[in-house]
Amino acid sequence: MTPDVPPPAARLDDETDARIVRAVSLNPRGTLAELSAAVGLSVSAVQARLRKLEARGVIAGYRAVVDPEAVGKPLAAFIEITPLDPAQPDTAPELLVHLDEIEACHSIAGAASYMLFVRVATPRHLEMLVRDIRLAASVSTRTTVVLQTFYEGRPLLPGGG
Amino acid sequence: MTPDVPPPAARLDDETDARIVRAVSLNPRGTLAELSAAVGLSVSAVQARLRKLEARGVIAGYRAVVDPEAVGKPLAAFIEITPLDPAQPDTAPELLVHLDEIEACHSIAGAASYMLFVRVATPRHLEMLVRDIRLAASVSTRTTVVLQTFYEGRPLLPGGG
DNA sequence: GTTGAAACCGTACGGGC
DNA sequence: GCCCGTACGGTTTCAAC
Repeated sequence: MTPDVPPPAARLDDETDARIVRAVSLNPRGTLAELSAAVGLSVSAVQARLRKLEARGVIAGYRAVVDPEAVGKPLAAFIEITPLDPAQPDTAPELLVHLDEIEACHSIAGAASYMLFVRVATPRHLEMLVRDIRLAASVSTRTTVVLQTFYEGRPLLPGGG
Repeated sequence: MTPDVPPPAARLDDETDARIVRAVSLNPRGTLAELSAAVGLSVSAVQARLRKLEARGVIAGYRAVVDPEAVGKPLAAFIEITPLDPAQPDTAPELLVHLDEIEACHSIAGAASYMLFVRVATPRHLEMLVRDIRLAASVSTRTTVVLQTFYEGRPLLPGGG
């Protein structure tokens, strides 16, 4: 089964929307009054536009950034996975979605089929997770341990390059 | 230059904090009243605890999730980078931080030194970005294009595995 | 898009355990 | 030290224009 197909082509309508997206990206907890000042519209107008941007999925949601160490998962890794039998239907993402150590799952070009990003407590837990992944999805894996994260999840600004 | 050293060892104090972190992760825009209901404490108590969690860096911040296509960057890729001269001081993360197409930068174990995750508008832009990276940091690169993203940035729940 | 009024929320402060 | 209740100012929301 394939994953949900994204909506046709949600794009920004005008420069005002772009400014709102920029401002919200840089300050997701800002008030409508701050947004209003940043884009030069009334509070109500900004609110209406923001609701439309959220409804269209341009702003897909909001997230709290939690320190991985604080929640007991200091060890991160990339795991490339390759189906053992290329003839079989490939449903790896669905087969793995229940493993909540997996933070991201992309299909990729190249030798491997998917790239996962995972977080676990210890090398021992990483070993167990890799085993679970191999068994659950009938895949081989190639794991690359993260030694240090310099930055991640930097805001995605419209127009900004 | 090395990146900022993370604070000693920010950890959760008790089960109530864990519940707050869980609730905030699942609903970052929720009100204190909702949090209060979720964890069974008064609004004031929840607010005090939340502020401490934020001050300690357990909750490092909040982010808006923006649709990459909507802001004109539908193409994502992983870029592994390796210094051309291992004898030189290695400051790649700092040399690259100004490139805002780079969403994440990790140092990794294995043949390469760093793993980047980037988003660009077109293959042409990816080519230019790779060139910029090679020139700015004196590195060789290995790029893996993302074909499809099934999920990413899933909430990091305390205790949950 | 704008204005304006009412409901709601975040915050600070006082008191009790 | 941690928690609860209350009161005030700012914010969100919605209707009318």
